[in-house]
Amino acid sequence: YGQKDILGAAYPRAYFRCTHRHSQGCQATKQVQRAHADPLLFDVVYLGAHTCAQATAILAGPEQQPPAAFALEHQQQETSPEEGIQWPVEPVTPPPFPSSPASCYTPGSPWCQLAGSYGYAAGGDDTEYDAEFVEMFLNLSEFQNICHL
DNA sequence: CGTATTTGACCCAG
DNA sequence: CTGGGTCAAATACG
Repeated sequence: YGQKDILGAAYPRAYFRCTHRHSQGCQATKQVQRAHADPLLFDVVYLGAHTCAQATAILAGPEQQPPAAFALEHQQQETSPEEGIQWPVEPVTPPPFPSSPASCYTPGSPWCQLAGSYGYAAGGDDTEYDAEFVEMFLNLSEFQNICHL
């Protein structure tokens, strides 16, 4: 739903929110930011837990397996889960992956942004296709585990 | 015309 | 006072 340039980081950070934050008060949020060392890697940080039926459903769902890839991903992660924060064991992306929502909440869509908020993140050795694989990366990593490296 | 995407501003917390 | 995070508005593309 947004993006912010972070001091100390060579790249901006993208913010994701559960679709049901307004609908069901799901406070789960996700931050994605690329590692300055490896722009091709993304540190995805999950804040809070899901409360919405959809996410909870797939969490307790049949083929939801522990994203082992995330372990690799968060090898460099240093944000210690202490206050009751849950780790990337639960995806915030409900079942489907709509690219053309009817209008998720009003003007602007959480999902839409999820698929395209890193537009200006590229601009060096990166290119626009980068953003493409990002959404794919997020999409895949949230559903299954991928071994990117 | 409608929808999606991107940028900017405002607010809150540290 | 600075930084981070979120929401809203505007612009562009389909």
